[in-house]
Amino acid sequence: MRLVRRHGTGISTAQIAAEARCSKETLYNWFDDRDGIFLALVRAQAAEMNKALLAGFSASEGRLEERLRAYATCLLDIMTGDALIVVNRIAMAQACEDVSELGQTVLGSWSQQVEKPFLSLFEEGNRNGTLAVHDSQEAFEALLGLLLGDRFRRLLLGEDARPSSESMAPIAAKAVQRWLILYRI
Amino acid sequence: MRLVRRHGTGISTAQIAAEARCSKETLYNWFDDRDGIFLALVRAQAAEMNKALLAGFSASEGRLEERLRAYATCLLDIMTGDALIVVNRIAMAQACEDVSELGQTVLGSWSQQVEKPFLSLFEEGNRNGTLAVHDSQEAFEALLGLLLGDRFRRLLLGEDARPSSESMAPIAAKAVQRWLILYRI
DNA sequence: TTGGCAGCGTACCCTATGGTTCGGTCATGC
DNA sequence: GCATGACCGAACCATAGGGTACGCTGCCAA
Repeated sequence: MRLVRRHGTGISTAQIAAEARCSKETLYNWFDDRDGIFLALVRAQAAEMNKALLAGFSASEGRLEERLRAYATCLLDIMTGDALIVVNRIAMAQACEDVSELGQTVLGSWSQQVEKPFLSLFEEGNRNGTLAVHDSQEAFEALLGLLLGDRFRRLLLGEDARPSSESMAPIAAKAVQRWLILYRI
Repeated sequence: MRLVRRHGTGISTAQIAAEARCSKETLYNWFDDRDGIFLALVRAQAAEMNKALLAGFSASEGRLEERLRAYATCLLDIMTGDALIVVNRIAMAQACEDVSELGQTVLGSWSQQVEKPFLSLFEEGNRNGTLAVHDSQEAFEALLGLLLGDRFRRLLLGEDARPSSESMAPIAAKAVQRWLILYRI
């Protein structure tokens, strides 16, 4: 990940081995081939993300609005983190009509790990009578849009658009506040 | 562009020459080197986008809300079009800490061509007294977020998430309607 | 008619790189 | 003490692919 962040997606196996301070042979012993390295990278990032999300989601207590804010802060942190950016760059570089192995993996782990918790939270709000979410997929996209805007694209293109750690929570709070204008009963 | 769309960003110059039905030598005569081809691609797409935006923006008349809808539809069309996706994939693939030539170009043409018209439209609304936009950059991001949500990322990853041409206008209208809830006086 | 020029097709050069092999070293466990 | 196995460094192989050279064709203008 460090290498891709620094030198783009075109790094060689020799570079990877040097950075990992192991021999090329060991590298090929651990992973089947070059693509296997990237696949493992994607999977590792997905696992890492899962851990961070679970931590963020289970820690949050209190009113629904409070929890939404906590979730959103956590989401913003992950979405603007180096690891996710790098993994997405790799998957996008090889995405095309023919193959989309990595793209599928990234999309899958995303909807499984990120979308689902939000959808169930919306359900809860609907039952409580605090939210009026008819299409939860659409509501999730709206929240994501308000939270990130154009930032993810800019980060992918190499602009340093990551908010400082202090400004994460306020940004998320603002997004949630706006989202609630649209979806609160 | 066709090639990148079909086979990803790793295509060879020989493939490009074959697809363009010219010889490799002619290709190198037209462009300095491989990177020059991609740079030209990015520039050509920027010019194309400019044309489409000018057409969409100058054609729209009527009330501010009407014009916002027209702009947003045009923007949605461009953002989900093959050309923009491909160009962004190329730029993202080579984006890193060291070099970001293409990324800079893409970001620059974007803010120049897309953001500016919107910002001036917001200004107009402020003067009219119909809008209350304090931070126009932020307002633009909100509109973009409501319009696209997660769709751009999914398209980049290879999912076929482009709305049908009939559904463009309704989607844009809905986004604008929501945006106006947040920014109308 | 002829000279120039743009482009074509093909062959070619050469470096970078994915992937393998091999001799040697070190730690572990019997 | 010794077999095992993971790993290292370095050399090696094969191929792909960026970039170039060359000879030929067809077009156009003088």
